[in-house]
Amino acid sequence: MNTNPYRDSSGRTLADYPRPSVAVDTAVLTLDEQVGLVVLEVRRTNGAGWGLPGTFLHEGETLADAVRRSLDVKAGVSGLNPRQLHVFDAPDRDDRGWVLSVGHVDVVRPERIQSRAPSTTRLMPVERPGRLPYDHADIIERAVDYLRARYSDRPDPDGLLGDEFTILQLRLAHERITGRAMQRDWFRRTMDPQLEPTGLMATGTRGRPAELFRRRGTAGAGTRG
Amino acid sequence: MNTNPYRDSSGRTLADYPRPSVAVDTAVLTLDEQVGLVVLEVRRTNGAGWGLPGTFLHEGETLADAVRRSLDVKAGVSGLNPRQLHVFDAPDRDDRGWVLSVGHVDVVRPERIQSRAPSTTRLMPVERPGRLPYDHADIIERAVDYLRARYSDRPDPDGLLGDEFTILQLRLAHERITGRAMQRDWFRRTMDPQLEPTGLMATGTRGRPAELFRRRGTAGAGTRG
DNA sequence: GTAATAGTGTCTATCAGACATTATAAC
DNA sequence: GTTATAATGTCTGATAGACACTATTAC
Repeated sequence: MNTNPYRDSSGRTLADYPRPSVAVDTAVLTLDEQVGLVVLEVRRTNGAGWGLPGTFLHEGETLADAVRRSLDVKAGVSGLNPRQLHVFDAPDRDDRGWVLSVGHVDVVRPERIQSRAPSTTRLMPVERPGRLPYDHADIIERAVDYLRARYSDRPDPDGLLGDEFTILQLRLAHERITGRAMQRDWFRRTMDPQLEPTGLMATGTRGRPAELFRRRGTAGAGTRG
Repeated sequence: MNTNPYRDSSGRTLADYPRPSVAVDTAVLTLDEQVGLVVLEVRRTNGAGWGLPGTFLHEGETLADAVRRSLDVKAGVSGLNPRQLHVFDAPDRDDRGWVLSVGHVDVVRPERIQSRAPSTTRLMPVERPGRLPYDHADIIERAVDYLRARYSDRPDPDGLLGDEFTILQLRLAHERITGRAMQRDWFRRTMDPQLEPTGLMATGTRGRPAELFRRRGTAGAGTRG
C-alpha cells in the first residue's frame, strides 16, 4: 500500500488522513405466497434485535464481494448479484465510530432463503419490517422502489417465479410486488410479446387450463437469483 | 473515535481492520449555447492532464460537503446540491493505494462556472471529454443519463435557462440535453400545463414574437443551481 | 409586399381501458 | 348440465404525430 509517494497540496500522503470504516448492508427481497414482498433480516451480533445483513469491507475486496460474504456467512445464501443503492454518510450515524455504509439490494427466489437458519434469520414484510438500526429502513424503501421500477413493464425480470408460469401467476406476482392491481387486459397485451409459449398447460385449476409461458430470449434467467 | 468497545465475532475492534481512503469525484454539467452539454474538468494536481474535480473525504464530513469543498477550492463554484451516482470500488483502481471513489453529479447554470480560473479549468463536451483518469468517463456517462432522465418530461427542472424563457428556447435546451430532436407539437402540449405565462414577450426575433413563460409552482427554482 | 416564427385547430393512427364472446376445464 | 377461468375480439376515449391555418413580427 501507498508505495507511490503521492502527496497532496498540503504535502500530506494518503496515510496521513483519517479513513472511515466502510460497511455494506443489503436488503435481500423475495416474494412470499401469502405475505407478499418480504425482506431478509438477521439477528444482530450484539444480540439486541434484528437488522439487515451486513459486514465491514475487507482489504482487497469489492463491495459486491463483501455483500456476498455477509450473506453467505449470516444467512447461508450464496451466488448473489447485489446492486448499489446509496451511501449513508452521516458522520454520527454509528456510535462505534466513523462508518460509511453502502446500501445494496438483491432479489432471490424464495426457496433460496426459506428455512435457512430459522433461529437467526427471519423474513419480514417490507411494509412492516420491525424496528431496525442505522439506515436500514431507508435501504428497504430504496430497495422496494428499485424492484418496483424493474417490474413495471417487464415480465418477472428477476426470475422470482422460475422459468415457466401462467400469465395469471405472473400478474399476481407483479401485483404483490408493485402493491397495486394491474389491469388484466393491459397486462396481457404488454407481457405477451415478451413471452414465448411452451405448449404446455397448467393442470389442477378450476376452469379452462392456462398455457405456460417462459420469458422470451433470456433463457434460464429465472434461475439466476 | 471508537470509544465504544465494540468487537466483532473474531474479537477484533473496528480499528483492527484496514480502512480504505474515500474520495469523491463530481461531474459538474452545464449547457453551452454552441457546444451543447459540457462537463467541468480541472487540471490534475500532479500536472498531468485533466480530470473531474474531486477530493478525499475528511473526518466528520459528509460526501456532499466534500463535493462542495472540492468544487469551491478547485473551480470557484459554490452552493451546489450534488447527487450520488455510484461507488467505484475496484481494489486496484488507484495506484496510490486502496481508494474508493463516490461519483457525483451536479448541474449549474453556465454563468456560474464560465470564466472561472480558465488556466486550471475547462469545459468539455460530454461526448468527447478527452483522456480522463480513473472512472471519470464512467461518471460522466452516468451523470448524463441522470440528467437526460430528469429532462425527459419536465421543463428545465435544474433551471439552466433562468426563470423566463420562450418555449422554443426551452425545447432547444431539452434537445441539446437529451441529444435528440423533440417533436414540436408534443413538446408544447406536454410542457404547457407545467408553465405559466408571464404576459411578457421576447423581442428582437425574426417572426412573430414568442411569449415568455416561467415554471409553474416552483417560483425561483431556476436560480438554485 | 415576402419571409420567418408563434400559436391554434384538426385529422389520424395507436393504445389503454372496458366489456363481450368463445373455449375448456372442474364439479 | 353449471361454474370458473383462459383466451380472443371489439368498441371507445385519450393522445402522440402530422399537418394546415392564422397571427404578428422583421425585412
